[in-house]
Amino acid sequence: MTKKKISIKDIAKLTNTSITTVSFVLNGKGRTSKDVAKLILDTAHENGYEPNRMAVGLRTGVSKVIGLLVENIGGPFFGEVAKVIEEEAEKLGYSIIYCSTNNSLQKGRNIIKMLSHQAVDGYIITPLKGLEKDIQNIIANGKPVVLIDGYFPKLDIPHVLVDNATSVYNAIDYLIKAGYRKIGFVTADLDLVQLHDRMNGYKEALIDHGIKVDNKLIFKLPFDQPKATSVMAMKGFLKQYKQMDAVFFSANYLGTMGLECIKELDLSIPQDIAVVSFDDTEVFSLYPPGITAVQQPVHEIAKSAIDILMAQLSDKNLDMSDTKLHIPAKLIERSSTTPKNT
Amino acid sequence: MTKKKISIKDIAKLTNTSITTVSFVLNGKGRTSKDVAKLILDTAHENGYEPNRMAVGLRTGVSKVIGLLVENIGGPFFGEVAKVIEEEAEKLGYSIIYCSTNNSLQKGRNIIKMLSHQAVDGYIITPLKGLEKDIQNIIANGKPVVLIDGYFPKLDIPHVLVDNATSVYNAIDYLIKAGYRKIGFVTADLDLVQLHDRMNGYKEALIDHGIKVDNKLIFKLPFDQPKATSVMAMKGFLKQYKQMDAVFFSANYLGTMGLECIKELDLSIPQDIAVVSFDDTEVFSLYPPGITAVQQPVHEIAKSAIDILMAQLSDKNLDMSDTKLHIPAKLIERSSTTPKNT
DNA sequence: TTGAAAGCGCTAACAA
DNA sequence: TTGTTAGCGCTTTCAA
Repeated sequence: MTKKKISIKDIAKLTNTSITTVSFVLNGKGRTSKDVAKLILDTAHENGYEPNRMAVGLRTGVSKVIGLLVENIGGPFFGEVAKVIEEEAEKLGYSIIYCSTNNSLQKGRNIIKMLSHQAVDGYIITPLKGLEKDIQNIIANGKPVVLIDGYFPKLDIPHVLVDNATSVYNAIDYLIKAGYRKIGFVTADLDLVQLHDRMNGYKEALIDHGIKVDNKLIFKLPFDQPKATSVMAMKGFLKQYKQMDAVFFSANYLGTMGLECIKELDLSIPQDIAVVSFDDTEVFSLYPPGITAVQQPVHEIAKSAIDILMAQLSDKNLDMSDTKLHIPAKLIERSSTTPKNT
Repeated sequence: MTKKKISIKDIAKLTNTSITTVSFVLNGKGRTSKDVAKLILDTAHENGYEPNRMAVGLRTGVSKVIGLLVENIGGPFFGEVAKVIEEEAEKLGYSIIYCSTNNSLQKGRNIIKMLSHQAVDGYIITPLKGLEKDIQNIIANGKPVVLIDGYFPKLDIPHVLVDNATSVYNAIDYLIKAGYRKIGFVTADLDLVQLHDRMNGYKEALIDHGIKVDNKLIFKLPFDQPKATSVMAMKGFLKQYKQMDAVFFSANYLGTMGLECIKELDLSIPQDIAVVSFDDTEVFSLYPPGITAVQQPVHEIAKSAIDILMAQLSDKNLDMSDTKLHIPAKLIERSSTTPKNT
């Protein structure tokens, strides 16, 4: 059982051929006679030969590893993304090294540096403001990158994410048509395009319906503070403006926290306040009376990201059109937004 | 920006020394004069030198990569585990390659094979029945393994997981003391030690309280069938035995599904049926009236796993005691199990 | 159809 | 205190 790993040299010896021949046969570059090829293949198989990735990597500069840099691998959205990406990558013989940034620029920087030492072949990255240079560096060094869940509006870098603006626009539009007019908007106080886009979708929908944007109805929750503090703050917001008849949460953790606040404030959904959250989760489908949510096409996002990356990997001078995807979301209508009988 | 990676050789040239000297300095193996050392260090730093991991790996046989094989990286438990493990590993200069088995033996096998070609330095694995040989093989080849969330009772392999039997025992004991007597048990029809242990905890608690185990109150939900089918089956079970006054779900996805069933059956918690689930999640804390759950010490499990692995990595002939951890869980009491007024 | 040999970047035994 | 050199396992050019 403790058999040492067998190498190409061993196989050459075993078959009375040269390492060159073995290498060619094993890599399917036909130039050898059928007999020899078969013998080598059989011997390799019998002995459980497997190429040493380090050696191949050192020689060819290809590691068959992809770096995945997400905000939080433990979260529902990124967890699912990670799963799909891994499954797709595995089919193609790639492995995934993952890291979480927790929205910290510093951490993102370090990790990119670390991954580049690891000599990964490509990257899938959740972008952060300030990471532009680092990412452009990667690309300048010839490694492909696909951004996920965000993008740099001014840079020409492939990305795939949900169509934030439109999907929020649609959700707000839906609320308005259901009779709600004083719609609050809760977001995180983070400078991320995806959040700005969501906010814009919200504002545009209001404006298109002739409703004035009221900044008092917009609440930016500070990031990275203790949960109790956040709950307190959010309760404060929800309580303060009793005239609010609906509220939109722009991220799933905000929605979940919002439900907790609403419960503690003893408000009923949707009678006292209608609720919609971005990013559907099990909580929203289960929590009574059922929370309407914007469902991200997680699977499609993940699949597209890996597809685009692989395309770049196999064809360096790829046509870069069709590598910037804003995929429509689906509004899952539940009873938290029942039409209002005004 | 498109600067090619700089190598040890370049530094040697730049500093008029030899690659040996550079290597020694960079690895902190003092044997060089202070002046030369400083010069080399500075030059390396200025040029952003970073060792080529492939080369180091090929030469030393150490990849600084750990393989993480879990049931489902997208799930709440494993997602959190993955996050902690990554954070700890990163501090120590290790990266994590992850894979999900989805409880498929075949997939687990393939992945272990694949990881071993990747030449990972160590493994953290969620064991599956049938994977014993493969795992023993890894160990025989000198790579350390720590099992997580499960173990092989007959094998002497380090592992860390929650104390399943005791924690379920305590939960059932709590239910009984709260006045419930006809307690159902829902589990997955998978042959996993952790599930058996949970079932045993359930049975023992009943027996210790002089309650007879009624197999009709135990339901094993087939794994890997469409969700609708599972819901149907579980509803069937919950409906069939109206005399059941409480039910224990032995996994979080079962608990969540159970809530859905209970809702559809229009039963109220805890009046019609009290509910406890294994593995606390956000759903349970939020879902009215609050679902009592067995909270796994996720953080501690993950931390211990990586610690034990690292200990083995740094000291091959480690004392193997203290490497088999069954960590106590905490019962989070909520209103789904309010004492019964009989 | 085959093989010898160079070399990817690094470590470390050995020599000076 | 420093440098020369072999070699980790592999791919690939060049020659036979």
